[in-house]
Amino acid sequence: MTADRDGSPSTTEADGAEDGLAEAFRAVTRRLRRRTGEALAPWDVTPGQSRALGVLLRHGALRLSTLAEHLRIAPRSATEVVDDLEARGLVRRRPDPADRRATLVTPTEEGIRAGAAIRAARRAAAEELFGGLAPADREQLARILRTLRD
Amino acid sequence: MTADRDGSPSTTEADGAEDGLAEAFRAVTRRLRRRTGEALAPWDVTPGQSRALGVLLRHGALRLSTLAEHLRIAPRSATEVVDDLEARGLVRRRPDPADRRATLVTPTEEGIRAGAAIRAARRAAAEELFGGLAPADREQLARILRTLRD
DNA sequence: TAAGGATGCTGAGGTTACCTCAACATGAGG
DNA sequence: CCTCATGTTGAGGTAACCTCAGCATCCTTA
Repeated sequence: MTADRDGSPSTTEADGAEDGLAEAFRAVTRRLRRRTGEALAPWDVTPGQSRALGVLLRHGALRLSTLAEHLRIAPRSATEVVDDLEARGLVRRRPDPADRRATLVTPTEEGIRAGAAIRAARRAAAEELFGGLAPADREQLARILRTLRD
Repeated sequence: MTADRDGSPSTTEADGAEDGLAEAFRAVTRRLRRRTGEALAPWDVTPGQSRALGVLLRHGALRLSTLAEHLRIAPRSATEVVDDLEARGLVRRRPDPADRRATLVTPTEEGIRAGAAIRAARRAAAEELFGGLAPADREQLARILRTLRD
């Protein structure tokens, strides 16, 4: 682990709150990301790894290339993510019985446990942020976000 | 320029819309980022560079170290950003008359023009996304975001 | 049924945007 | 004047991506 631009109560007040919706949006996103990051820290998986694990939990066994598609990264990069996950014992590689060129990636028992825990932590982090909202506001927000997402 | 994970209508449907507020939030953020990125493309500045330029437009002349604080990056990294900006002729370095160790960074004429244009483009991109909202919804959203930001 | 081309994975090596550490020039307090 | 703190930058590192090529394997088609 290198790098650590701490983000403590810094000298200057965070900068860049003046634009309007977009800025506010970004600010909240930062908050959400930070909280999520903290929640995930105990597992010491990179965001990329946790995304991959999430996809695998949802889909079961996937080819490397398919996993790459889900993650929207190059197949070569998926190889790397899977290498790491495998080194941590969270997934296993095995030959695809249907095509001997291909490799299937499946979460191990531990991978499943970790994945579930991570999912929960992520959810908790979100709840921590959105929990303060009045129920009516939550609904409003959900509705508006849905609109924006199209 | 290398890399380009295109993001075209991909084989699998984008993945990861199931969680609730947090997911929706992230989805909208992605949209916002994408639109903003496209809007900024004509200027061919990295997000980092454009952020730096923004700070400089707001604050005028800054020391490298102060700029780094605003950007929340290490001073050494600010040196790099400024190197690039200077190479593009958008900022200039000059010795701080008050402290001969320090360097002041100021936007050039062209930097000011570019910065303003970028700001406008960014605003337009946001408007493109939020423009579809009913005025009442915009207000609701703005209010709720403010709450979330604290 | 042998080509010839497409597909799946990974080694090798690159890029970007950060980082740390140490050197060097200056400032400031005793 | 000396010591210590501060501002910038050279040198070199890391993480997470990428492309390109090579090799094994499939699939089609003559």
